[in-house]
Amino acid sequence: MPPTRDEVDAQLEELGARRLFEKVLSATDVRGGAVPGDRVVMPKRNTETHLPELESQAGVVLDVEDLEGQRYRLRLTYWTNSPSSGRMYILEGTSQLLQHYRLRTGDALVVARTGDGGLLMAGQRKQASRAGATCSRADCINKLGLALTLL
DNA sequence: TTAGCATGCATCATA
DNA sequence: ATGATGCATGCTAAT
Repeated sequence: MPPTRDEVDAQLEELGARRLFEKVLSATDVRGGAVPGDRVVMPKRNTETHLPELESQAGVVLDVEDLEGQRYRLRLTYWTNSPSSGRMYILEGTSQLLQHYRLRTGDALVVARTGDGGLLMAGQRKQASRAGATCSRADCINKLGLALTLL
């Protein structure tokens, strides 16, 4: 079971990393093609502001580590989509990372920057939706506390 | 209406 | 046949 948001944040703080953004996984992100979850569609805004700029469609190779120090070699590229959108960003080679955290549709991929400037990515458990949310007593109290601090 | 993205799908490679 | 790759299509939320 993937770590909760709070658990991820705690780990990040321990490692001296700062959270950049996260991507909620869609069905196609998780079951891409034959290789499950090998390519993830990345949000355009966050990708362009936080990740290295892409000169060409060849993309860039990203050296990434997870919360356990495991290393992955991922490739960031883009597709040119018909007029509506200029670019659509794709992260390739993610299947191992997704499997490591047992990520399913609705869970999220967290992107962070480590203290020494490296990239860190981690899995994060799906946030319970408010409507008909069934959560444990402890979780509900926890969420209430979080909501209050956000006010 | 448009931008952004989930997903479908045509095409090419591999075996 | 099966899988990989890149583009097209259409839905939805923000403008």
